[in-house]
Amino acid sequence: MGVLEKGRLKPATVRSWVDVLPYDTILQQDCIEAMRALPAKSVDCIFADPPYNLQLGGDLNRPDGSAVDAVTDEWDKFDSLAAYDAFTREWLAEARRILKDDGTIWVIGSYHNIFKVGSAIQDLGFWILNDIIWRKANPMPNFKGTRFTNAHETLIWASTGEKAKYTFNYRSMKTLNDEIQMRSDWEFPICGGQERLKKGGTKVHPTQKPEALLYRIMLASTKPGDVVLDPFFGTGTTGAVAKRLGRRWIGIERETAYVEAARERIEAALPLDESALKTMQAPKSQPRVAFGQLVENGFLKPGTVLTDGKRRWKAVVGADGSLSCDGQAGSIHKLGATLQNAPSCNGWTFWNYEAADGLKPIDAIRQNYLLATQP
Amino acid sequence: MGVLEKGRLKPATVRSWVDVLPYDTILQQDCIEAMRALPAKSVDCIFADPPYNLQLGGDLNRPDGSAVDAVTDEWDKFDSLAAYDAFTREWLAEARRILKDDGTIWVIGSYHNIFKVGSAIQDLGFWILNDIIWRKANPMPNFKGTRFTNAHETLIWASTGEKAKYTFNYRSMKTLNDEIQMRSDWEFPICGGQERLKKGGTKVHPTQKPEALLYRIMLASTKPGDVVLDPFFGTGTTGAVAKRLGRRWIGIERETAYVEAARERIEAALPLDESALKTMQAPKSQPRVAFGQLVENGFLKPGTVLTDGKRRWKAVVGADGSLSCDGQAGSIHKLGATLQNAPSCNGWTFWNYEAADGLKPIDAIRQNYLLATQP
DNA sequence: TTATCCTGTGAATCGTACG
DNA sequence: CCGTACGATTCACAGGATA
Repeated sequence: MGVLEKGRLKPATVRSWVDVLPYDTILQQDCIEAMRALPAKSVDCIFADPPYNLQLGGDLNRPDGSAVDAVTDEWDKFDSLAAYDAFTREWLAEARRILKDDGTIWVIGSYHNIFKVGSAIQDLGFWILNDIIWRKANPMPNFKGTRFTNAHETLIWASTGEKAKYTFNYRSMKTLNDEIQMRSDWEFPICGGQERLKKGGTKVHPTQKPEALLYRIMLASTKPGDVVLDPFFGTGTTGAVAKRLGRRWIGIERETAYVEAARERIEAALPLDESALKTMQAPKSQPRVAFGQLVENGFLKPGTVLTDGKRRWKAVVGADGSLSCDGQAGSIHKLGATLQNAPSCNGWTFWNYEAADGLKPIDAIRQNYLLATQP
Repeated sequence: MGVLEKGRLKPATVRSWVDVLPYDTILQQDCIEAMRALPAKSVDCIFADPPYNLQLGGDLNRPDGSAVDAVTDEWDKFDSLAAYDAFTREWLAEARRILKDDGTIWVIGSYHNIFKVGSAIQDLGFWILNDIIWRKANPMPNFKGTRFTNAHETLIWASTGEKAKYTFNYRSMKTLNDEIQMRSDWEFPICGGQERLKKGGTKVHPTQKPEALLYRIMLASTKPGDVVLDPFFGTGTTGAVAKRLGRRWIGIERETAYVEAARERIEAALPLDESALKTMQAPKSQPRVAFGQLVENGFLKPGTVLTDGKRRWKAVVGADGSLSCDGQAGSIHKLGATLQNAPSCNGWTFWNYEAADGLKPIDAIRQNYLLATQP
């Protein structure tokens, strides 16, 4: 379906590739095959969410014993790192051929695959414009306490070459960000709630991306009427957002279940009005300062002695921002609660340091830190 | 200076590599040469901030050893990218040789080089544990308005292999972050103010890293006394923080101006005292206490009734430290798992006893036992 | 009706020691 | 090498149930 017929591509009858591209359509085919059938220099933007090649071990259970529903789908399985690398270079080479000279490509990934992707992008002659960090507001925790919480994903944004022109709607981005330049780190919640496509109570796709992410991408790097290609279409977030923003789209997806869900979804999508624009803005995250940050940044030295307002207890600041007192140790809040035998305690106001003019709550130091670091 | 002499490495007189390493010293040499002279499996941690400027002349050689000329045309760009790749793989291979089996490596970079670095790290058999985002609180704006403000840098943290052990001070990180798991995105201000090394009003090093960054890295992934190697030492942030935190360090740096600045700086750094260096210990590093010991030593009487937090089950303590409930019996862990129909269960936190002020987990009794019996 | 509690869940390379 | 036992381990948000 939708594949180009050679006969239609005669230069004499076709004014531009745009006239023969299969717009606003899902090509249910293998990704690379479908891309090979598309003409060179024909799309304005590519957004790609390729398989991440996760290497998961056994089952993972949460501390409460329940099981984690992991990504175990066949499409994420590759024989080796080298096989994944080869696959990556193959589809990226097609992507480069299909992109117009002034087009740009976005690829999203995690540490499992993004370095292979980025390396291939550079080798193929793309020119990286930015790497963008999607900070997840609500990531899955690290249940076993073995690593840092994997709380972000990385996007690479690249043009077709060092000297290539490209679209960047600087003003739109600045407006979207309350008149401050849009930075390379974006915060969005993961896709859930009403937005998450479900069938029979279970998620249709294990890795559905939030529309807010695609919204910002298209608003930043495409113009109305541009053609956006998504070679790993999944449940069609790209198509839904493109329709809402007045862009044209082409999706490539092999799995029937995903294709059907995407069709329904895009059919139901309505062009966006101005009021909805605001809702796509990321919520302003309030600066949260951990006690440990003050220690790390030299606002409070490890070894400093803190005391409560009535000087009943003396505690020593540890290198990791812990407090120790009489053989007990913990965070400023935990230790305060333990010593008072209370269920909870606000360590910021409970603990004090000796200032020139008497005891002062450590919250004063936090305020200093905020003043020094916030613009 | 400081280079190992072969004569000192005789197994008969040297008990371990640790005895012959040039500690707390700067090796003023070429990075790769100096690394080649270091013994295999000899350092606990490597922090590397490699150059990413492709025109650092001497640093960049083609695989055949010839120098790369000035970068002007397309061909040379690919050529220099390949040369950078070769350089990266060369020093990373040495790093892997020098690292102990249970050591880890950190590499920091930007989108210019981090994908090449990460790809090489994976190809060399390292196992990526996390990629970490340093969100700059005060990044340089994009003056021309042509891209997103480049407001972060990326760190890769990797062990020596998929099954390799490694140090991760989970409790310290959680304490440092106000009792919430430390995430993969870290916010720090860029290095400035008093901390920024200057000479005659101008900065000594263009990319001096903030000490807070190294502080968190070492606190997370090393133990006191560990050896931290920095093959691109620059002005010695790694050395200064290592000294403060009671870690040993080795720096490699070729430029005399940097070496001199680093020496002065580290000389002036003050080590933290013993009490402040104590960080939150993982429970698993405490001596193991069997539940039966508490019974044997009278901390808990046989016949005591225990219950889960929601009082769904009541179990009786046996004289042998077993628990019985509804005709089922077993260890505190096994019975908890069986009753909940869960794959596993931590009996210490699952089971509670009636204290004067409500239910308390039996882990509290274990803590009392530890306090009473540990020196 | 509103406030609170309880439960479910998301791209995850998720343990270790001992016999 | 493998099996078994110990026992360590979760954050934010949504949605439904309860008070």
